[in-house]
Amino acid sequence: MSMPAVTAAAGKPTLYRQIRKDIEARILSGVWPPGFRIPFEHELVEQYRCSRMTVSKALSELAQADLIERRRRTGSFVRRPQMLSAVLKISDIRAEITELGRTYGYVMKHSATRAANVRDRERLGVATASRIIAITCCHFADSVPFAVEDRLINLDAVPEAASADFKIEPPGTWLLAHVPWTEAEHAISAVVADTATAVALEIALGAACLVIDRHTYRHARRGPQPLTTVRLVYPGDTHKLVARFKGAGLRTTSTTRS
Amino acid sequence: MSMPAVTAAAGKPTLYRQIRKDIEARILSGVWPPGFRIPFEHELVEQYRCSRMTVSKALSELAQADLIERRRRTGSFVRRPQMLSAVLKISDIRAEITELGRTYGYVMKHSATRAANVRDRERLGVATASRIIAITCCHFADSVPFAVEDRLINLDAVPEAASADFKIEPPGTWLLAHVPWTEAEHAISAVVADTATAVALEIALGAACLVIDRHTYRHARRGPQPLTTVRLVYPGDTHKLVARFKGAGLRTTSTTRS
DNA sequence: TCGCCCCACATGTCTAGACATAAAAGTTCT
DNA sequence: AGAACTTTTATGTCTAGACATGTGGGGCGA
Repeated sequence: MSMPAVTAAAGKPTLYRQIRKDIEARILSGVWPPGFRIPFEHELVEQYRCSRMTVSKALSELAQADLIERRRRTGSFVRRPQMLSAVLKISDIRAEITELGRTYGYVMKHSATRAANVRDRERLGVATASRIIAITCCHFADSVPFAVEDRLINLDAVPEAASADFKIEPPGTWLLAHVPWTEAEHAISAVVADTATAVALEIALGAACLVIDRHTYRHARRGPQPLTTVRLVYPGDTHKLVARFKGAGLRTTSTTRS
Repeated sequence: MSMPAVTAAAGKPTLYRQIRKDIEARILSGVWPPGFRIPFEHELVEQYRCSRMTVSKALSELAQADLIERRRRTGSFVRRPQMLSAVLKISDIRAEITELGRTYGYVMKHSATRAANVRDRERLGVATASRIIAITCCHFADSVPFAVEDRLINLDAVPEAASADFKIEPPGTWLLAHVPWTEAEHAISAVVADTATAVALEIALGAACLVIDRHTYRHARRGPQPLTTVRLVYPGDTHKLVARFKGAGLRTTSTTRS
């Protein structure tokens, strides 16, 4: 299993990038441990023989990436090893499957556009939703069941969804391409397959399944507005959710694989 | 369930921050959709009556946060809605539990410092590891089993670990505080509890469990060097892995909760 | 028409200053 | 000693320039 190419601070080797890379290397190698006070700007200016703006740009980027913390009067300090902040890039399922080089299949099992009932409002986390789309569908990789999806879309927040054709295009793919979001919440859990799930995924009753519950919001004038709520159920034994990431908090690759 | 406070682009309201916030708001609200060409620097210079460096700083930060893409000669463009990039902040288990206001308990079940065998090397993903520490332990929240942990530490890469006392301090906590890492990989999956797991977690045989396999690396001269490999098994029905995050790719909060 | 070169133009990097601001350290007064 | 003020200092923001670099498009030649 090969690790991704080293892209920590890529690009044309300019001076500020060089400064940034030098400092980054010393932090990541442990030469400058957490809490270490890195050289003052004026010292780096002297060392690299450049203007203060140049070292400032390098340090600002390191601060934005949470590698260092800058404090007035006292200097810049190496932050604690990144608090294990993992980037889980969950692109939409169609992309997951096609990126694995497998053939994507999609079947919409049920779709309804209707007035929201109490249970819908509870799932979406709103008190006032009027109309919603409820969809259940199934995703396949090379004709093998990959995941079942159960989704609600809040038509008050995403009226354009009414005119989308979810018999052809998976709702996740459509939403990702058309609706910008500002905030989301994932809950990952495990369940054993009930009868319906076992049938849909073609697995044994009682087999372990991985469940992702995702709520997506757009921040509006009056607080976060729920856009969509989805539950994805994967066969837990054959599929894994894989995330590969850098400590520095930049550029990441990942997939869901079997 | 309250959403986190809005902290998208906080701080003192300076001019470049204002410019950044204005643009960010238009992107996140959908006024400027993906692919939209945002005003040229010279237009923003005119609009805000400031120097080019100031708008450049604002745009550079937006580019670093992956909200826009900048291209020479053609301008800056709004990027596709962030490809669902979720930040999963998995801090160490002790922090998870204490942040929930519960009492943390820890029991080390087994620990051995020994020469690496073939199976150890395979788990770590190295061909040459000489000595390792193998630990199995259990984490409790209010005396209820929370997770079981099975870990290998590569002493070639982390020799300091030999002098740590893992009877008192959980290895994850110790490593997080002492060892900087550059790269890691998570695999999240689901399994049904076998006998040993069921006993340790005090759950039924055949119950669903959430499994996190984590490999942590430090980038050295000759490529990524494996530091530690850990498998965490949680009761899948009562525990969820929750991640809450912003689309913009900044500041995040999250916990594992019951 | 097709290919090639050159120019215009937006961003990328960098400079040498300036003033603002927060906070630590020192100084003075009680 | 402790409170209140002043100084020092490193970072934070900003300017008005400069030259570099990559790229799209127009013009020109074959």
